[in-house]
Amino acid sequence: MLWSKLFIPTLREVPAEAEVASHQLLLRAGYIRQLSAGIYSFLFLAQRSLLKIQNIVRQEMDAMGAQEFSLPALNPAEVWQESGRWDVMGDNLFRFKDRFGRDMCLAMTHEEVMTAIARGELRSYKQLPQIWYQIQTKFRDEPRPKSGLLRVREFMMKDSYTFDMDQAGLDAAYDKHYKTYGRIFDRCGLAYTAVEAHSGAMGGSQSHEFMVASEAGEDFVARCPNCGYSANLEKAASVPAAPAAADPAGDLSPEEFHTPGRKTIAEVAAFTGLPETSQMKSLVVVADGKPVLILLRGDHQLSETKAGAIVNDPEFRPAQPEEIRQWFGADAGSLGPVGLRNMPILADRALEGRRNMIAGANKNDYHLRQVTLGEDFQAEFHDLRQVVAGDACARCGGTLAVVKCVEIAHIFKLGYKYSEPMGLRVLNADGKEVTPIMGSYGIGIGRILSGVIELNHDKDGMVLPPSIAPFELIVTPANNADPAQRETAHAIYQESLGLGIDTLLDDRDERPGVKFKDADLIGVPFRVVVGKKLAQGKVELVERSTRAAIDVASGEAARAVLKRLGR
RNA sequence: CGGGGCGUAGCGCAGCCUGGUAGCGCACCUGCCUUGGGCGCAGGGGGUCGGGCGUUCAAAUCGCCCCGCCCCGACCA
Repeated sequence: MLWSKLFIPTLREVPAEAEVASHQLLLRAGYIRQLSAGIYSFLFLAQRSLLKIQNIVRQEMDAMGAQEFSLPALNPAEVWQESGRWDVMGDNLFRFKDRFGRDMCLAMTHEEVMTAIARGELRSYKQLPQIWYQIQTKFRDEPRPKSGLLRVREFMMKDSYTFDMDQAGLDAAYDKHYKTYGRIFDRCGLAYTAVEAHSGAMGGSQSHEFMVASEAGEDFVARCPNCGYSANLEKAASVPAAPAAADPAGDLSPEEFHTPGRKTIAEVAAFTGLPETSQMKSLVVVADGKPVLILLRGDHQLSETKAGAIVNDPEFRPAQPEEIRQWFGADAGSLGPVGLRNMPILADRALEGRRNMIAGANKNDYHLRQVTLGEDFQAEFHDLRQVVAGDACARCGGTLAVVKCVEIAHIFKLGYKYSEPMGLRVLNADGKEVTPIMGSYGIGIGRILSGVIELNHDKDGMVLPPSIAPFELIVTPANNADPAQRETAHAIYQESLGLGIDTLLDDRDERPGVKFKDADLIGVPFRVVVGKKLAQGKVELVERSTRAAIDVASGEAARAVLKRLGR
């Protein structure tokens, strides 16, 4: 195509609202424009790139035997009420009424619609398994859209849904998706990590997220460079570092001591001269309206996700100061487990086997020393702490790193969460009615593009891989007013097109610097410059990623590019 | 929803404190010039100063209310 005829509104300056690299570059390179918070228009270049990503996804999904559907984004409330999500989703679901006053919503995913189709049509085990997918726009009324295309309210997503007779079938479908996703991201040139993810409060036996390391991300992943273990911090387990001081030996009894004004772990550590690891941290939370005491080692942090799962209330909250006073007879800063009768006590596993530690005395300005779990009080052990960088890997003992990531895909064993309440039943070989088991598997198409840009850019612009760049090659006559350069550039352009190379000819009447800057900005992987060396029959072939430039005979340029593309 | 910031030409910003009727750079249009990294010269077009109400002889500027956008937090199948 000819640049002079295209709408590619590149910007010299960064719009003030863009903070992360991918957002800035998508705006500057003329890929996207914002309409409203979390709502973007995809202009010509973005659309080309997104179509290429979609096609890669489509090819790989088809290759695993999945069937593409196109489903309504506009949903009646009924199906969401049947699944229970009408109430669960809260304000995240876009809701409205139609002209007859019927409740409607814009679908944020399509479990309900897919299940509604399945229950109407699937009758027999002979029809299973099924893998159905769609690549469509979904809607979520995000409380805080941000970071360009990374967190938006309207977005393109590939979602697939599997229906199987049994767990083994689901496991196979899940595994297929896991492998297919790896191929998709490899083809998109996206460096990703598959991590174990928290499967959520509502069932779901297994879940993986596909993550891309980026400072623009919102998730944290614990990763072991030694054995490859990686998990979302919400779920990650580790072996904590050993306590900084050995516990006092012996069968000692708790002993109260005065700690005037010392409330925090750090203050008590400074006061006693003993490290934070010698203390038990007491946190009071309210789950399902009832108090629970959670104990952690002094230097550890509570994982709210883990705790939410264990207390069986993901919405649990810290106790209010008045509640604490009522239950403990003391204020936060002097709380402890000894003598506590009116609530369950949960202790993190890092406290297992410890002896004679320091804890609050449940009396303001007093602590206890020589407190031993199992002797001076009883507690249930659970994994409650959040992993921190530097912890030892639970599998191999290596040192864990914590990396900020963007989630680009999520695969999920749903179980019977939708098929059961929505009444999906088929007959098995024995003629008995059974409920199929489901999985769901999403990929954020826009996040792939953003993720690739986050990972592949320099000060001049995007560095896109050929597989998803809007064009594979740009042909730039340095001086378009020079007939020889212009004609040669056209010839190379035509030849490239003939070879099946996705080519853009920059035929604009601009100075070379402008054209080079724009080409760099929009991230086209290869550039052929027709310039002064044309007098010697040479043109220049430049690779965007490395900036390596070589001279080739003008008649060889198109084929040289084809070879670089590996075709 | 809590906290903070910002809304002045397509983009980036100044002007606001101390009220007197809007300016700079880039972009855009015309002409000349130039052609290997956002070139130069000359001329020109473009603004409900986010919106409403109020104070005032006079409001981009002061006050009140509202709206929008961004950031932090909360939230996030």
